[in-house]
Amino acid sequence: MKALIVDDDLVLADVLSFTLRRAGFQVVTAHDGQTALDAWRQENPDLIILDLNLPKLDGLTVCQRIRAQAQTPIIMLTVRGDDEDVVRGLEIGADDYITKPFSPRQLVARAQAVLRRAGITPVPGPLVAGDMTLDPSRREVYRAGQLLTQLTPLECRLLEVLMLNTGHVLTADTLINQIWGPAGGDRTMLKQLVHRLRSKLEPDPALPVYLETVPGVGYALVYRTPEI
Amino acid sequence: MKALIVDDDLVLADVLSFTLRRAGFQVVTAHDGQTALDAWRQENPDLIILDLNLPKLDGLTVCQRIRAQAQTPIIMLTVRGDDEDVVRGLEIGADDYITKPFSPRQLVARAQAVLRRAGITPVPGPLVAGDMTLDPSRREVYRAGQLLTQLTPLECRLLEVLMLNTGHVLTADTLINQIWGPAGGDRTMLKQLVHRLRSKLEPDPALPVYLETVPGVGYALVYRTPEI
DNA sequence: CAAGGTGGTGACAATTTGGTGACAAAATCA
DNA sequence: TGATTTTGTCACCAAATTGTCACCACCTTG
Repeated sequence: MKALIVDDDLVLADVLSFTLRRAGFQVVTAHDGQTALDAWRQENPDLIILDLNLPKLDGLTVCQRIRAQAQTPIIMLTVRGDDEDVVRGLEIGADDYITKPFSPRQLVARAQAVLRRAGITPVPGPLVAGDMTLDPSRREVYRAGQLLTQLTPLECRLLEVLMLNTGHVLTADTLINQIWGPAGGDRTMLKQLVHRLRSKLEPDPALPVYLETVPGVGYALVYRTPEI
Repeated sequence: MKALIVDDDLVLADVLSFTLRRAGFQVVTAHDGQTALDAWRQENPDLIILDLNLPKLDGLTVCQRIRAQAQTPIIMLTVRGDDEDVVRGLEIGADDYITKPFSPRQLVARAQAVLRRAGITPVPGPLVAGDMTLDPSRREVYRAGQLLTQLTPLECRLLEVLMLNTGHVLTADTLINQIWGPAGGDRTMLKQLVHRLRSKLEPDPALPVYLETVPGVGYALVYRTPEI
């Protein structure tokens, strides 16, 4: 994930850079509007942090030029009382703004929110459904905090889709599509996959408690939340 | 697609509700944190619009409790200057936030974006006719909120068609076409299907109350208002 | 009245569906 | 490469679903 930081205040730019780097970003900096545009073209960042108050080329102009070419998410940095510019910036197409001073945490959180909004997903975190947790990156299932099993890639994919739709019935076709894509996959394969997943998840695979069959329709992950 | 709106401002909640309904959502509302959690558990919504400023139980706490159990997408509603809370919300796992005031269009756009990103698959909503409810995704019929029976695929199809035309008589040919398609299906099969559906729906199948026969024409679902 | 049509009912057969185990093909890994 | 894991395919069983038929009651009509 690459971020472009544009700020003429060298110290602030450094602080921002440090913050984002620590949050796992790759960082490029520019200190005026013209350089910013060049850097943007050259580096094609996933995110731009843009101070509005810039030499050479005004921040709003930079924003506008970029928007004319791409949807790269832009977060504006403003000072208090800049309301006028903020509104114009948002109209031009900036995604969000932060008013100085702000905490590093805030910058990171906003950056991630904006990225998510733009559909640029960083990492899929663990999924939770009732007492079950799935860590898709490790393909591990936990129940009551204890590691239950390891899943194969396909099993993981199936459970992922089901967990994202906990309590909803997904038709066989939907599942097949989500797992194998529009081209491949048939009922038999799904049947087998469900069978295999059940044998790993269910205490008694003959009497499924988690992965419910809805005859004639498909499957659902049973929706069941313990009282809090 | 079901949305849960949590806001203590009754007027705003109403506006939001209207907006989302118009966008095709089914809407449930709650006005404080505790009720919100109860509603969430009961309704299993696909999306939550959560005002951070709530009585009884703080919005951030609600967000956190939900995240401990599921990843139901959450959009926070905040006021300008709430930056600190927004950041904490995003860190806790909220999916997005909107700063008041905002346009209805914006809310809908964000809601849809969040749903898309969350990988939520749309399911057909329930059909209602009088005191009867059909959940096509589960092929279940409810009367007075109670589960009445499970239907087979064809039975469900028939009831679906009838419910979409509650109170209107559908000719045998129309029904056959809607259920089996232009190719297959004859009177005898329809006769049987009606028989089977009645045996599941009617308190006394010999004296049909819901699924009425119109001799020489076809069948109709009579509109029955729930007992009050 | 008898004949023919219509709709309801029960029984039964044919088909489909979902679960299961075994095994081969393919992918992955050392 | 060979070993191991993962995935796809097949055959079988039990249960559920659906199609077919025969029969009955009722109504209309000639």
